[in-house]
Amino acid sequence: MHLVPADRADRRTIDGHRVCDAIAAIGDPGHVRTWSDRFALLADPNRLSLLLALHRTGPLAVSDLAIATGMNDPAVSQALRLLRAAGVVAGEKEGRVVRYSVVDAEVRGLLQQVS
Amino acid sequence: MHLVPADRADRRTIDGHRVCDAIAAIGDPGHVRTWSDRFALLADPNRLSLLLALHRTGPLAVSDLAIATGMNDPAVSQALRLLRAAGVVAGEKEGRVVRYSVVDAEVRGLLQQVS
DNA sequence: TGCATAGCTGCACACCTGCGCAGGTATGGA
DNA sequence: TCCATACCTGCGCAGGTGTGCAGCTATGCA
Repeated sequence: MHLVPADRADRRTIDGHRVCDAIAAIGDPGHVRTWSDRFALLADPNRLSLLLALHRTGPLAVSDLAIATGMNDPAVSQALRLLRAAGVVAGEKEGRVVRYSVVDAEVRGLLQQVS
Repeated sequence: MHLVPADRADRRTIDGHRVCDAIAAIGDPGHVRTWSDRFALLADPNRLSLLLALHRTGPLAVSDLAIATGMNDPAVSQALRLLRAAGVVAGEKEGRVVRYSVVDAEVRGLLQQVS
């Protein structure tokens, strides 16, 4: 199996076959990017706090999230906008109040690992 | 249980008791930071590619990692230095060649979730 | 000894990101 | 109608981050 792209086929390898295994292990670059983007969303302490709160206590309003995390409203709003754009959380409007929840299964799996 | 810190006790809440639940759900800020730092290490496509290659095919040399990922040597070196400083990978020297592996159990758990 | 290779480091640059501030929209009550 | 509340948005700044380049160290072989 020749998995090494042509543009780097001339470079010396230490263990040629393991390079092919590694390329197969990495898989589709788009897939890798999807996951690195997912991890990036959890890589901020404030966002992670928001997600943990939502994941473990269920739907919460923006103001309550602000108080619980110590952030101020716009910061929470902006964080939630990012997470919403990524399809990680979703908000349900109820009068003036919007309650958010975690809706992405993969992210829920990751949050589960945060013991 | 009064978990709301004094400096935000005066702010209006939507669901007072759920705020306390949320604060309990977030837990220790230091712990949250530890995890967000962990996620940050996986939040770069290149680093994630390196970790996936190492996790799924075992110990690999720096040059081979460079070929497999398409990065150039210094970039791989720097990424590995970061991961090494965080205790995520470790290198075993064998002559001129250094083979790296993933040694952090939590990170291995996360990599396992990248299906 | 001389040379090629494997890997590491420092630096400078462009780039991105989180945050606070000020102000805007929409809902509900007086 | 007027106002307070809940949430959202745009902007600008400070700080961090990835990357390429050039050069360094160390190992192994002829």
